[in-house]
Amino acid sequence: MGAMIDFSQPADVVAPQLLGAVIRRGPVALRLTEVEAYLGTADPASHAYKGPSPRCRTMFGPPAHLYVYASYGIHRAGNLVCSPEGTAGGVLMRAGEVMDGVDVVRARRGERPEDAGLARGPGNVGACLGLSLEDDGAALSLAPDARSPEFALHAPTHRVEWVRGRRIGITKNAEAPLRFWIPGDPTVTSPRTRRTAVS
DNA sequence: CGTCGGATTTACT
DNA sequence: GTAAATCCGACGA
Repeated sequence: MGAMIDFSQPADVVAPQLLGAVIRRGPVALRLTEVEAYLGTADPASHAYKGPSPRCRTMFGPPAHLYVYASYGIHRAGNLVCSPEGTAGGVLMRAGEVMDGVDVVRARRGERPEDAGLARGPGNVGACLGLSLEDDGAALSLAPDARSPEFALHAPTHRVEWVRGRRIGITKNAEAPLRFWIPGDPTVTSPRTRRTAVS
């Protein structure tokens, strides 16, 4: 077991520590390979930039909880809330490797994508975990021995190499290097996949 | 109220 | 390369 992650720290401090961590919901376990930090009221790209609202209020709540939002009417993306209660912050789960529950994931995602693509992209991560808006505000259990918690997070057991760069899919404050990922990991959003859409 | 845009994904031309 | 899918909250009237 790695050291417990302190979610009361700012999102950009927590984010790299989440790489290699495993989030589990029921039968599905995802090893996080790509995340993005959103810095609350200090970050124009954050939903919390303009202060608390019905949508983003969870990010102002206690850390180590789940902030789920609806994207483009179709997708449900999940953040891990950071910073002390009263201060907003969150880490968006952008990609992961399915470690367990592939059968359940396949049932949710279909047969189309190859294994590496099952949890590539925030919407797909949400689909793998079966996220819904009902899960917004759910607590994240950091204790490995807790009895069947809804959501559990296991810190990485080894040190994980990571890099950082620009976030994806935003226009405001896009230059900030707040995207973190494990270089070379096949589950991470490929620059090639993105490059076509950019130009 | 009504309108608008998005921390996206996928499939088709 | 472009478009469709499709919903919820933010925001202005």
